[in-house]
Amino acid sequence: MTHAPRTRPLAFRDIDDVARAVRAAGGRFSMPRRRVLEALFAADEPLTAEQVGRRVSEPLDPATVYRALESLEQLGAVRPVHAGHGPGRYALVGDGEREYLACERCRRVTTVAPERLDEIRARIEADFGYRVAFSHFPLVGLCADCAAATDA
Amino acid sequence: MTHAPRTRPLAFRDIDDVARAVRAAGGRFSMPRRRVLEALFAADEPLTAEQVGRRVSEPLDPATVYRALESLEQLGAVRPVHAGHGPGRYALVGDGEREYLACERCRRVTTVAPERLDEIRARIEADFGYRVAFSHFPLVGLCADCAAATDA
DNA sequence: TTACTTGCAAATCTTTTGCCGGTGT
DNA sequence: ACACCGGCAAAAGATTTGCAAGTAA
Repeated sequence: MTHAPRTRPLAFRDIDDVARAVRAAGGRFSMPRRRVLEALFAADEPLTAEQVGRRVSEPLDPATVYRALESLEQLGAVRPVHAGHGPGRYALVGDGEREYLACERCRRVTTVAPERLDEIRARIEADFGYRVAFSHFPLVGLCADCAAATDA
Repeated sequence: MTHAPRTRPLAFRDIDDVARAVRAAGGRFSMPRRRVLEALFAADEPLTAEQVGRRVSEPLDPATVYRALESLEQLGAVRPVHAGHGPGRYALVGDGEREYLACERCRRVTTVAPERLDEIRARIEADFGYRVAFSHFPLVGLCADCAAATDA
């Protein structure tokens, strides 16, 4: 079982780049959607709907944020990043410099470059035939400190 | 960074077995907690708080279920199983520590024995110091078939 | 034009909290 | 006895929905 070249979603260069993609996918590029995407572009971490709502230039109704995020996900511009407890989080597709290791005890999240997980991904693909996308779910466990505390 | 021997929680034989563990951990073994544990014992899948509440013999207030689950988690008898969207789910510790590989395209889920992921876990701990519990989250990606279809 | 979107309000679902009386150890 | 726990009620938090008006394509 070889490991085929992984397809990592390509990153969007800028808002207009996303706009093109959204329209190409048959979606509309409205002002609220633009603002949501701007907030995600500016963020250095996945945002909750509530955070998006607070970061946009002009205020948006929560329902609008939720619907925009869902549509943009359907259109391939945004992806959910599940982080265990708490509200759902979203990030731009291809904003792939980031994969996450989350500690379920202290809640700290470590961000790592995707390449650092390539070997592990290759290993899983070799063993199980699965091509895992760690960017959709974090790897959840105990960080070194909490693991040590547990052992003690 | 060495990887310490992993402690996998042992499965509980029966309710009294859990009762012992809970008391040993300094917790109290009340009737509501017993009922919650009975529901989890009887279930063949992780349950939401709401499901627990509907399955217990005598009705329990939702707040009680939530508090019981949280305490029991703290006491090491119960563990959260995150499945993406939807309400949180819980399972007995050691109850079929199944681990999952989920395909996001065809939705098939492959269940694997925890040992089959031990090497990968060790690798992650060596690289990042994280002790990952795959049983809390599935590994999400593309199964072999869907990956092949994508490559084509 | 026409179907898809938004904003608003209200509903729903999930989980948490305050308080006080009850209970396990 | 005493600290912890359960039930009730209410609140908080997160997300969804109905509907009429607005707008991108």
